[in-house]
Formats: sequence, structure tokens, C-alpha cells
Amino acid sequence: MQKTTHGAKGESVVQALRTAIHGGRYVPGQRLVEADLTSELGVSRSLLREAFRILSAEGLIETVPNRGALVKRLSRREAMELFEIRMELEALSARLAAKNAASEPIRARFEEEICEVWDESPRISTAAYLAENERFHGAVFSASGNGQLKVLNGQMRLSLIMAQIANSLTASEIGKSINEHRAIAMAILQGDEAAADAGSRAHLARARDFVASMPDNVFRADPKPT
Amino acid sequence: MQKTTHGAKGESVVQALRTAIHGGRYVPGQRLVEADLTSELGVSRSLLREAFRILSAEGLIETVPNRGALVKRLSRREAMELFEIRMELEALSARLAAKNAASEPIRARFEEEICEVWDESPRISTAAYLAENERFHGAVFSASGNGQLKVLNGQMRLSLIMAQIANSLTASEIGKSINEHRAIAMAILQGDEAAADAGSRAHLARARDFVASMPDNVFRADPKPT
DNA sequence: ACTGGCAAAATTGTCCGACAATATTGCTGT
DNA sequence: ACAGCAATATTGTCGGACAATTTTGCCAGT
Repeated sequence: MQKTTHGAKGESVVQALRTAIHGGRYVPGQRLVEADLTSELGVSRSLLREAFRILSAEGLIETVPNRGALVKRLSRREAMELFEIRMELEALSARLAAKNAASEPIRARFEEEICEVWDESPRISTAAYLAENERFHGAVFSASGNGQLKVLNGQMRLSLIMAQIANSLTASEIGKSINEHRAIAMAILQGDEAAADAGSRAHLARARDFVASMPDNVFRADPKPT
Repeated sequence: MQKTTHGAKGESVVQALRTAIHGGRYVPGQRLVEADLTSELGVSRSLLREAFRILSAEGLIETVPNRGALVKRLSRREAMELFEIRMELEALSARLAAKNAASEPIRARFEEEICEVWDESPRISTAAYLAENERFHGAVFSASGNGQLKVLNGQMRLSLIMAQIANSLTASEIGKSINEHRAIAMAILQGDEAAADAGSRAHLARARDFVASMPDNVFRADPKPT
């Protein structure tokens, strides 16, 4: 095993920060101080700042001039806008996946990635559900066969929304979500595009309404209240 | 007028590169050498590299380890995937815009931004059409009122696709495109969501088919032809 | 105690120079 | 025309430097 391939360090920094944010180790709104992170990650400011740019473009962090980077905290409006978009992208993805279900390798991969969905027992923890949720949606996007779509999915900041509302998730809500996952999975595996589309939209609509029902304090205050 | 607000230089570099690429001053596939650009733009390598990361995340350039940045050249597959997505996003955007047409300020702004579409005379040049095309689609996304959607639109790399096929554009194709723009604009202004949706899809489908008809050499060779 | 205000400390924006690793170019002899 | 190799160009990453700006901590005054 070689040292490092001269130029993979940058990517590893990005990855480290990404998983730290996804995993909730840095919470929305938290400030990311360069000096702290450079010593913590053992990289120079140059690399860290390049990583910030990448994460910023992904929407995971945001940078305020002269104040640096902070973990993005979505406003209610942004969250709703994202759901509006997500509904279309997920529906498209589900339709494509259903069409692709005829292809054996794609189908096999998909079935393996989502197998946990068939487990009807309650989930062990909220964190476990959040991870499963990301895996499920990721699997659908992968099965869609559209690489660009999968990239765009990464920009929908699912994990940020979840991090902001995680505390309010109830077992009942989680149960509903997983039941819907199951319905979508079945539709895809049966190659039923219309059902996959409708199931995805229903799933997203319910999730959207749930998020919409959250109190203001879980969201970043919207700019310009006149 | 003050010097600069301490920290706007980075953004200006990004903007300079962006417009240079959009405007075709750097062509797809062209390599972007750091040393050249730092002296040309008068900034340090640090800033230039940060700009590269941003542009890369936007999909305008791509970076190969140890070879640096080059203007992105889309493969046929990527272009088709983007059209598939764009069809959904534009249709959504058009529906939302149609719904918003009832709002006077939004409507006024939209009408102003797309006024050129009513001009039925042939366009002065391909470049003029390309600019008009971006303005039109941008206007629809703006009128949608969904900020995230507008951001996503920027990631669809319309300008890259156009740069790759610009030479093959005929006056007839341009005419068709603008007629479709007109139809979409009318549907939006009349608040006819269904027509706006259908018009957008038709427009995108035709554009997709046209791009699909291009010969292989305008695209980047696809990886893995086994 | 509380508050406004100011100086000190922390932090960011930007530049520069350095050096190893890798890629590209150009020469050499055949 | 060409394989091989050396010279050169370019990227990846680091560390330091310094001005502009923000944040913090302290103090006087009411």
C-alpha cells in the first residue's frame, strides 16, 4: 500500500467533512473555524478552503464573507422548495427504475440494496431510520440508471432537513415512511411505472406536509420579512 | 467607490471564468492551465483553485488528478441524461410560472424578460439565439418563484451542450425553437398550467432529439466501451 | 448590576514562495 | 519513423505573512 497517490488528500478532506455533517457531528448553524479544522484534519488551509468551496456548492455548508463557513440551516421556504423539486426527481427516478427492473443486474443490485425495507418490525432508532432512508432513496436513484440524476439527488440536502427535524420524528411517522418505501419498492420490482411514480409522489407529499407542520424554530429565519 | 470589499475578489474570478466559458471563449475540452490564468486574471493560485472547485461543482469544468482543470465536454449519454432531467424541471417550472402569472409583479418581470420572443423575424446570429435561449429559460425559472429550482437549472449545463452543437444549428432549427418559446410564454401568461407543461415537454423533446441526431464527434467519447 | 464603547484577540481573505510528484515535450541515436 | 530518456512544465500541498474585518473581553459611567 502506497502513501497516497499524490492528490487524493483533497478528496479525503471533503469526504471527512461530508460524513461528519451527514452524521450530525456538526449541526446546522454551527460555525466551522478554519484553524480548528486544519489541526483536526491535519491539512493546510489551502486544502480546507477548497473543500469548503465544494461542500458549499453541494449546499451542505454556506459561507458568509469575512465570517467563513457554517453548516447550512435551511429556512422553511428552502425546505419546501426542495420538496417541490424532489417530488419530480424522485418520481422520474422511480419510473426509470421500474422500467429498468427488467434488467437482471440492475434489479438484483436494487433488491439487495433495499432488502431491509421488507423488515416490518419497528426500527431500532431514529438514526437507524435516517440511514435506511438515505439508502433507500439512493438505491432508487441508482436503479434509475441516470447518473446525473443521482448527482442531483445529492444536492437535495435530505440529510440537512432530517437533521433539523430529527428530534420530532415519531415511531408512527417512521412506520408510515417505511410502509411507503415498501410500496414504492414493490411497484419498481413489478415494473409498474405508474405505481412507482404515484407512490413516490405520495411519499414525498406526506414527508413534505410533516416537515411543513414543524414549528418555526427548527428552521432558519427567512430573510426579508419587510 | 471603494477598492473592493475585502473578499469579493474570489467571486469575481468565478464570474470571469463562468462568462468566459458560457461565452465560448474557452471551448469544451480545452485545458485550463493555472499559471496562464493567474497572470491573465491577476489573482493568486489559491483563489484560482478555489474558483476551479466551484466551477467544477457546477459542472462547467472537470478536474483530472495531476492534470488540472479542463472545460467539460459532455458525452452523448450525459447530454441525454440531462435532457431527461431537464424535461421534468422545466415542465415543473413552467407550471409554477403559469400559476404565478396571476401575480402582477412576477408577470410584469417575466413579460419584460421574454419580450424578444414576440419578434418573429429570423435571429441575427447563432450566438444571438443562444443568448436569447438562456434568457428565456432563465426567465421561466425565475417566474417559477422557486429559488432552488433556479439554482438547479444552472447545473444543467445548457451552455455546454449548446457550445458543442452550435456549429450544427440551422436557421430552421432556431426558428422551431423560438416558436416553441412563444407557445410556452403564451401558456404561462394565460395561466394555463397544462399547456405550459406540455409546451415545455415538447420543446425539450425536440431539442433532445436534435442533439441526439448529432454525430459522435461532437461528444466526448464515452468511457467503458468494453 | 447593566450598558455602551473601545482595545485586544481571533478569524478570514489573499498573496507568495517552496518543493515533491506527475505529466508533457523535445532530443538523441538508430 | 520511433523507442527511450532527459529536460521542462504543471499540479498538489504546505507554511508563512499581512491587511481587513469580526468577535471577545474589559472598563468606565450611570
